[in-house]
Amino acid sequence: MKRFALPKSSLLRKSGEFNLVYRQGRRLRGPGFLLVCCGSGLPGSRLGISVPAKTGCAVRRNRIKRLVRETFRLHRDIFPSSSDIVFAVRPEFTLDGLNEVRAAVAELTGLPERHDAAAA
RNA sequence: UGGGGCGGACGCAUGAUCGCUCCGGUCUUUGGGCCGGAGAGGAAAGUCCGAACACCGCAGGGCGCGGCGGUUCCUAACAGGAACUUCGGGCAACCGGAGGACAGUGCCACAGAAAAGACACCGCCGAUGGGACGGGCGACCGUUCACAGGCAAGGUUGAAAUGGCGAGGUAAGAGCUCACCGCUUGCGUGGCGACAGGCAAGGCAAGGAAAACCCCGCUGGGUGCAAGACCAAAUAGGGAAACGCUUGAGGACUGCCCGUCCAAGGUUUCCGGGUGGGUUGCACGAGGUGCCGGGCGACCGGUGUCCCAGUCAAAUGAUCAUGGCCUGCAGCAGCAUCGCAGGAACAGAAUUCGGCUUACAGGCCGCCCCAAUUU
RNA sequence: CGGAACGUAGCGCAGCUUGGUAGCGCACCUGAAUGGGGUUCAGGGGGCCGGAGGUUCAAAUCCUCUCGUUCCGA
Repeated sequence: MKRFALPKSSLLRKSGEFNLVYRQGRRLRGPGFLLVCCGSGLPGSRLGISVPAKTGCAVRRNRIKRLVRETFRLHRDIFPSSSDIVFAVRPEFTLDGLNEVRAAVAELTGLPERHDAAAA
């Protein structure tokens, strides 16, 4: 298994899975976004991204989703382990660039970054 | 050289590392691994038109409603495109508009006399008839009044006032007459046609608006891939088909009518419905492109060649380096090089095509027009 | 993805059908009344009708494009 792979099995894809996390998860409020986490019992964490249409046009929404997904792929350790996580973007989301998103998530979860991950 | 018009193509490149989706091959402990290949646009957008395709008890007739509107052609079709006609704008290249207002109904506020088969407020005249005064024996003549009457030249309003301009004519005037222009009608010529220009006659009839209703011509059944088809799981609350015996309320086809059909109860037969999944529809097509031929052109025909995203909380990305582009600073008399900092548009496939419209940093190419300069 | 509706004063709405003066309520300002405030009475200000273009003598109204908001559909 490659270290930074992100297959579709690591993403939340069904409406029911999203609703489960929203109902049972713990909410963390960040700058312009909301992190909802819920223990899943599975070995790896899974990520779901929610971007409302009010955020902007399709290009901007796709840009945000790719940014968040890339952060999750490269810095899995700053997210809670063995959990289903929903990254809910709010319309006032202003972060741009990989480093800004990583720093905001790390501050929110309080988990330390691994050196080899950051070096990659 | 400067300014402008029309059209076309592009819209970061290369490399490395880490990732995502699909296809092919191969290995496999059936989890997946490895190798190779492919992976957003000119607008993918807005959803404004037109179609394909699918279903709707298979959509028939009449009325209504909607869309389009110079002509001819292209096209599967179109509100699209091409060529041409005509009117308007521009010195020009070029750009923009387009059926009918003597079929009918209604509208044209305010102002103005009058706003649509004209009218007469100010005004002009008062020839003819009439009144008054004067002259004359008289027939009658002169002056005056503005009563009857004649007129619409000039003025005033307005976005718009019922042919224009000039001359003749008259009491004053008037297409009343004449020339030119406009208009109408007729004839024949050229053109497939819109229409063009020619001749003759009439003698002035006619305002705007149809993106008001409307008339004429052409055209449109409805709903849309969340259309629709299939599969497995799970469950009994219902559903479907046939018969056409009874009823004729209600509903569907189209908004209404006709017409057709469904329908409720009954009998018989069959198995589905909600919710959430999977497969399919779904990517070879009115397809792209090279060459040849036809056509002024849009486009068409022949032939060779290519296969070119296929997702579903929705893939096509991230980081770094190098190079090119643009902007600013420093530097310089100025340019180039070099240095530092920053920037790189509009925008993301969602059933698929043909158009239209809108957004767009930056530069590139071709043709044409105007002005200046040089020869 | 498909289908609808609405943008008018600070706020909530008329006016659009059939084109010529933009109006109503609350709010705001001034004055009267009160010792003061509220209520009440009288008067007043505030709009380029979401934006651009077109038709027309004239557009909030008719036509086209565009921006924004809201609703419905498995």
